[in-house]
Amino acid sequence: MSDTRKPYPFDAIEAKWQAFWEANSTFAIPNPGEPGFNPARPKYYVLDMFPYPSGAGLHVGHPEGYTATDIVARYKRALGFNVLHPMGWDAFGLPAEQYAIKTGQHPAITTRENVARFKTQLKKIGFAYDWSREINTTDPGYYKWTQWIFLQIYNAWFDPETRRARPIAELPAESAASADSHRLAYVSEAPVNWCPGLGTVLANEEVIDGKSEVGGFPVVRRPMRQWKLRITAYADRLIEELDGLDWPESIKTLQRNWIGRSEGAEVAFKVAGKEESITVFTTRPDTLFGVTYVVLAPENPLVDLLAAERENVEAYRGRVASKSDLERTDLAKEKSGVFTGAYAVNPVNGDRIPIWVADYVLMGYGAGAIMAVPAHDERDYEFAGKFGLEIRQVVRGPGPDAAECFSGEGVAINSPLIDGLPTAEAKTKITAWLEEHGFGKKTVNYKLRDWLFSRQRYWGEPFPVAWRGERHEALPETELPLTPPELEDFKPTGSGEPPLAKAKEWLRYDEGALRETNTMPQWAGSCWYYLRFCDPQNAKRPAGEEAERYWMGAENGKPGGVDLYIGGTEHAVLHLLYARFWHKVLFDLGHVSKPEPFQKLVNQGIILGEDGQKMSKARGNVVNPDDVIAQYGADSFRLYEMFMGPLEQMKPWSITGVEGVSRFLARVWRLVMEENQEGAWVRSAAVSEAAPGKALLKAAHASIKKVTEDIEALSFNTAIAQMMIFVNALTNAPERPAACLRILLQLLNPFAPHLTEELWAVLGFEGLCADAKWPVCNEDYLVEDEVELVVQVNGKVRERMIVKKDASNAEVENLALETPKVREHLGGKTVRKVIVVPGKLVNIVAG
RNA sequence: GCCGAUGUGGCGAAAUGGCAGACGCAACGGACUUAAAAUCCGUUUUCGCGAAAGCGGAGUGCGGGUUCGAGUCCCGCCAUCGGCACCA
Repeated sequence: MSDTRKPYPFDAIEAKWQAFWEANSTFAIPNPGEPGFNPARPKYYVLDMFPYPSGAGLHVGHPEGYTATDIVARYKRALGFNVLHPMGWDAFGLPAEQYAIKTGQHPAITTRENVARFKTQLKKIGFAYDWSREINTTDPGYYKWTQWIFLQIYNAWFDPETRRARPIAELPAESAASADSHRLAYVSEAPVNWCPGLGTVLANEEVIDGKSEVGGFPVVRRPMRQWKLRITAYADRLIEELDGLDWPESIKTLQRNWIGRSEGAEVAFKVAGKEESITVFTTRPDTLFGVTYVVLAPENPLVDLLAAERENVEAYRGRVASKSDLERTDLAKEKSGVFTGAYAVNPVNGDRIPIWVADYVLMGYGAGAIMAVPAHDERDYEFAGKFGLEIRQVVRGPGPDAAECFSGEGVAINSPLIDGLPTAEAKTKITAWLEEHGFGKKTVNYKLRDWLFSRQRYWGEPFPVAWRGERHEALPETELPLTPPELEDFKPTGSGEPPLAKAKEWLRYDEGALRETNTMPQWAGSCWYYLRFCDPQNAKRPAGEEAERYWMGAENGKPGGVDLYIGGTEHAVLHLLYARFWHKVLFDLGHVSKPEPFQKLVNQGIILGEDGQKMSKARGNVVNPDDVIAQYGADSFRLYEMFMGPLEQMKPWSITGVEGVSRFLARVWRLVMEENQEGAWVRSAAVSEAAPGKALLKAAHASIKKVTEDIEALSFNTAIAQMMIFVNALTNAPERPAACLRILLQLLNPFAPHLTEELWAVLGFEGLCADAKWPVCNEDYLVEDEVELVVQVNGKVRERMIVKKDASNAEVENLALETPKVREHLGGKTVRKVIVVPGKLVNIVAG
């Protein structure tokens, strides 16, 4: 193909227009107050999840979402919106650092090279980004504000009364002494996910099946002193405020499940013969009369205080501790545990029940202890079966005679205080009883944990914090950005001490204080980048107030600011939850104007290889956008990515599909151009200035209608199909009215911007095609005087007939009954009913 | 195990409860050409009858239901993919 003549000169055209857009800053958009800003226009903020500029370069998955947003951006622009459509780089992160360790090259250098490569690749696809707003999370001018936001979080506490973050200075006097334990950023010494392979700790979210998400190295639990962010304080708001967002329901569900809110009660079980009592969390306080034992998590400190069978218990704890997380989940099928020798007293009936230790109870959830009700909980049932513990039924299910273990809702039995009550009422009543007698209270628990925010890495934002002995203090804002030290050796130390500790000079803050040596996780930079795009050069704030209010504003009281956000499902919980959390803190503190960052979210589907498998180097089925563009051009590439199928669906790549859309674009080209004697492309003689005929006008306006509706619905594949129909109609027409070609070029422009801009110029239309006002459908051209109706007999199509558009139902019915086919099929049957759907069909029911 | 998504020709797919398969790919046939490529035109869900125009039947993962009418709505299954997974 490379040697043969190209079906149209896309290489020359594409380079030409890309250079033009760059030279003229065609897609730059000024901020409110800046020259050229038009306040009369509404705003539209359309955003891609910005990429991590990896060494592998762009793959065909990236441009799928990017093309979708680009089409919307260009379309909204043509409709007269001020469109914010930026791009940047999420450039801190592990791969650059791993690569640096391997090659000895500084991550800043590889990052710069990778960014340059990505940018070149993106520019070759012809995206209408405002490149003057480009940002990079590793740029000190950027991470200065990442650090600044951290300080806002550090200097805030969560007021449970108002459910809002407030400045730490407003902490009530009685709490002021323990201010550090109220901050939204705090230090905790707790078991964390330590990954020796990566030499860093990881967030729960970054650990998959006991292995690191990046690299797949084993992860072990180990206590370390770490920074955490109090995201759990926002758990309820993070759930509730999902309601106002235009997100896929499945993503909302994912987030709700991740937060895992569950209502229940805390119940105190006194330890027999001791002062201590064991607090458990249960969602089924109505089953309290069925409790036959209590279980503590192996890590629960109470175990030390009450274990009578010390030897057995210690041996068991040792076995559990030596298991990695992976083993502990793997071996989950078989329950294990040991009796402590101690007994607890059931507050509702005074029964003495044994206290066990078992690793099916997790220290990190609830109180690290449970009340076991084997008759009504699968796990307790299994455990009781294995160790011969008592099983006592206290709920009768709705069915006939329930199995031995029934965990559903029913009616309380064998429970003096609540006998005969349905589960919901039984819960309420027993909880009230517990509160009254001081044995417990209503509580809410969450699966969500506070966000482990520190990493033992070099290539991340340093914390703007210093340690004066055991006390941490925030650096003053004037010292931001705090840049990392230049290091020759950024390898992990292996001990868990961060690489920054090797920079002895940098480390020393002043005579009495050392700098924090941890760095922030990669999520930090992406938690607020959408704000920076609003005002990327601002030196005084993350984003200027006016710019933030304008771009992040929303109509009709909607909560979110970005009007359309497109990216992959892999960020369904992590990035999207973290960003929402930061945004809410900033909102509470008055730094942003809306409570949610992203009003509408859409996930693009994964593109599979030609073989229907996931693309991977190992399978050798990776498609490189550069190759496709070199062979077919950027317009074909863009168009194919959108023509493959619905945006949100997973779909396989097909090179013959690219050829198909490429042929379509060449047909568009030849509508306007033809080859002369010398083989040069010149304007076609078939292009006419005459008024278009009825059929073409109809095709044109039907296309305006369909393409407009489809872009609004992000249904790009069907929009393209409609344009193909339009082009087929023009191809078959004896002459091609310029008025119709003009409409075609405008509709196609967001999809294939280079080709359409070139043909626009050839046809001599004013200005840029991209600047032309989006066409409006005139419905008058769509109406026909006559319509074809389908005539069915008993639901089967038997005849078609042409009737006047405004024929009455009665007329249509009579006409249908008289057609020969219908008579034939009716035979001697009686017509029982006739349904007429105007303009569509007639169904005659006979029998 | 739980939650969610998907299932339509040889393939990617399309169808406010109203003609299933638009549009594209592939395949086949034709035109143009010395020839090929490119381009243009046509056929293409499937089965039966027919030389043909045509006529008739079946058909949207499987089984039921609602409806004049179901790919679409309801109930019950199956398969594939994604997420969570001892969360008390």
